[in-house]
Amino acid sequence: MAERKANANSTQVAKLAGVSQSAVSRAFTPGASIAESTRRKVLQAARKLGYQPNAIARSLSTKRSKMIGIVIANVTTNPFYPEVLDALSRQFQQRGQRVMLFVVTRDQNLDDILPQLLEYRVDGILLTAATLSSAMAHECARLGVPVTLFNRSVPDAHASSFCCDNIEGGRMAARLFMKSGHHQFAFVAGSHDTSTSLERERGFREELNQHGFEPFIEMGKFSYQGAFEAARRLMQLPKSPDAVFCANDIMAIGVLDALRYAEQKKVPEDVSVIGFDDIPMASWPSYNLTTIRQPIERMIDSAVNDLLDRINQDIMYPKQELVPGDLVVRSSAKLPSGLSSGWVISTSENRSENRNV
Amino acid sequence: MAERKANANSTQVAKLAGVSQSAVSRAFTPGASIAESTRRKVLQAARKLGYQPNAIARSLSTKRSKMIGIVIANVTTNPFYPEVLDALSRQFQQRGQRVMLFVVTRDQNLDDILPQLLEYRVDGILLTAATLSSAMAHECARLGVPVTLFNRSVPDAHASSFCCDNIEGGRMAARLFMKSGHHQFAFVAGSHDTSTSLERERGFREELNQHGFEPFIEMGKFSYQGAFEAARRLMQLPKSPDAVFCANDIMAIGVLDALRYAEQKKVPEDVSVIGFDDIPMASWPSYNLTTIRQPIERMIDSAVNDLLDRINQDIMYPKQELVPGDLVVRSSAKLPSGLSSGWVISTSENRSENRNV
DNA sequence: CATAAATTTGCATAGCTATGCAAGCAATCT
DNA sequence: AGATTGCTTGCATAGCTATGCAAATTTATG
Repeated sequence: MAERKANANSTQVAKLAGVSQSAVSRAFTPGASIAESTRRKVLQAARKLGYQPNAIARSLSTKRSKMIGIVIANVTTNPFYPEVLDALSRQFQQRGQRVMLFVVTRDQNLDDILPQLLEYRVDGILLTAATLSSAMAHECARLGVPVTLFNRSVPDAHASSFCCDNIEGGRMAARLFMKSGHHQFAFVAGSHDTSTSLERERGFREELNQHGFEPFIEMGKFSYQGAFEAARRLMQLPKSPDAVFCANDIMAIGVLDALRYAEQKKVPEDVSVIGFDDIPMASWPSYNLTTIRQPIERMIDSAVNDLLDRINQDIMYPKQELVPGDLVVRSSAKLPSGLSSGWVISTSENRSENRNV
Repeated sequence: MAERKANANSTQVAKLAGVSQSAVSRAFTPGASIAESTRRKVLQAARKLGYQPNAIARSLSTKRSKMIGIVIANVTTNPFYPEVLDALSRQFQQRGQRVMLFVVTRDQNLDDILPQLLEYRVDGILLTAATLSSAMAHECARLGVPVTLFNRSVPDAHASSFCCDNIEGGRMAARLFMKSGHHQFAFVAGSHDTSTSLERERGFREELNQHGFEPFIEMGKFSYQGAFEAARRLMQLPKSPDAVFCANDIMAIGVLDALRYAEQKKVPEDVSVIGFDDIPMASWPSYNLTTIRQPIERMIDSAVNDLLDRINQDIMYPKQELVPGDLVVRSSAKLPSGLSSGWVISTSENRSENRNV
């Protein structure tokens, strides 16, 4: 094994190429003022020495690290988040930013890890499935580091946030259930302190209330297992529900499995189930889950754009954006007459289309 | 919104605390030579100014970035990898390393992104579900940046690698099938150029061959959908298999669903299925997948230890480690007499135990 | 108390790149 | 030719922390 050999630096390259160190720097800076002929000389010398610009030194000098801090949770319990991480990371990558990643657990205090991001002078911070203390939001604002929340809504206005319209999503689920003649409703919640779960519940409940219904609520802990058990409890009720809306898909799938394998119920004949997210599993033949799709690509585009814009504009107010979700009609919920499986009902542009889902 | 305010630096803190800049540096360096009284003065001044050491400058000075580059693929298609990423990131975090993440696609050329990691002078590189060109391995070796592969075996010896014993895993599956009286075997492969799939196939096939059997092979493309279709093709065969081993769990689940929902087969009465990995879904009540468990925590411990050791030792030969997997017996495969569901059969320490799986 | 030993402190510099500025140069125009 | 303009280039320095070394201070020892 070759012993550690110090990396070449720009001065050594400069010497070999017979130019100044500045020239080397410029040769590697797109758009810098340098003659094509010198650039070639430099690149050739660089290749000979195996030189690669030192991004650490560059960051120190430019005061831009070209790194985005991403904080993410639930990456093993909800397939939605690997999707998000994949898309985010790809987007940032493509736009010339590196990603510094922190995977946190539910109980972990974000206030301990944000300082680590700030130490590394990340250009911006993107939080998903995690929320921010107001003290830390102020700290970031003070340092001019923009923060964007993804899939969490935020009380104060120090950070941008990009969310699906959870309330309207809950309403859509309620409307579909009611149109197809259900009478006993239930909501399987994720947790009591997460905006996604609370808002979806609120929309669902409000729409039902307007028609004189009140849903049962059970806690599914945002997990397959938790929802599985919640479904069993629901089925013990004297008037057990025939329509169950779940705060996300992974719980809807837990509910489906419980209904089929532990409760001998037919879906959707005996019970209808609707989820939220539209994760890949939702379209698996064994689930065919009717769900509210979060337009993940569009949401991520917006979030990434916002963050990068705020990084470059130096000053720009944070933005709160609510992206409408689409009702994806598959076969885990009974259909009202006139609707068939395979439809995507989009509130946003007010059109329906029969896509292959 | 407060306008961007330059961060305080150690010199400003020093001035306020009435000490030298060195003292400030030492106050933030564990184990440095500094009197407790001065440290307190410094910390107090630092707090007043909102000072936080600049990790970028520190990296430049110490030539250690305290960052590990992680490259990962398949994060959305195989739940195994979010598990891996979660565990890796948690481990590094806990041991004081930050993670710079790159999510790559199957077709993406790793040689384009490794230079980005090297630019940032990461202390080490961990690749999972991705492999390394020999040129790049040399480049990393030349620069003294240790590389560890996770779940990929490697031809040349410039990088460490940590893998489950795929060949023995394949053999275990074959033995279980044969013991419980199956006669027609099939293997659902992941891809033709991935060591995991090839080795699992090889072990499976070799063990069968020793007893005069030869498996059918179908391609499942490492995805649920691909395996779903592969299962349908298998069932078209004149002598359709009664025992299907899949290169990973997500494909085994695709096969299960195809058998149940598209082919009206009973599992395990008509067909037995074994997977590989033991992802969380494998223990869901609707699958109850018999599978070869990769001892993910232990493998990751080893990989992380190896990488950090090589970072600190300055010189140390890369290591190739093969970790034995455990056969987790659930109910997707017929049981030989004397074995009941819920057993974990471990080749490693040669014992079996009835854990709750 | 004097001396040796140990601890603490500050100085000066290394680590590497980017960039404002002034000087050098070539090309263009009158 | 002389003047004007626009490119290129190198110089010098900023950006921030860590650390070897020598000096200064404190503590321990006889």
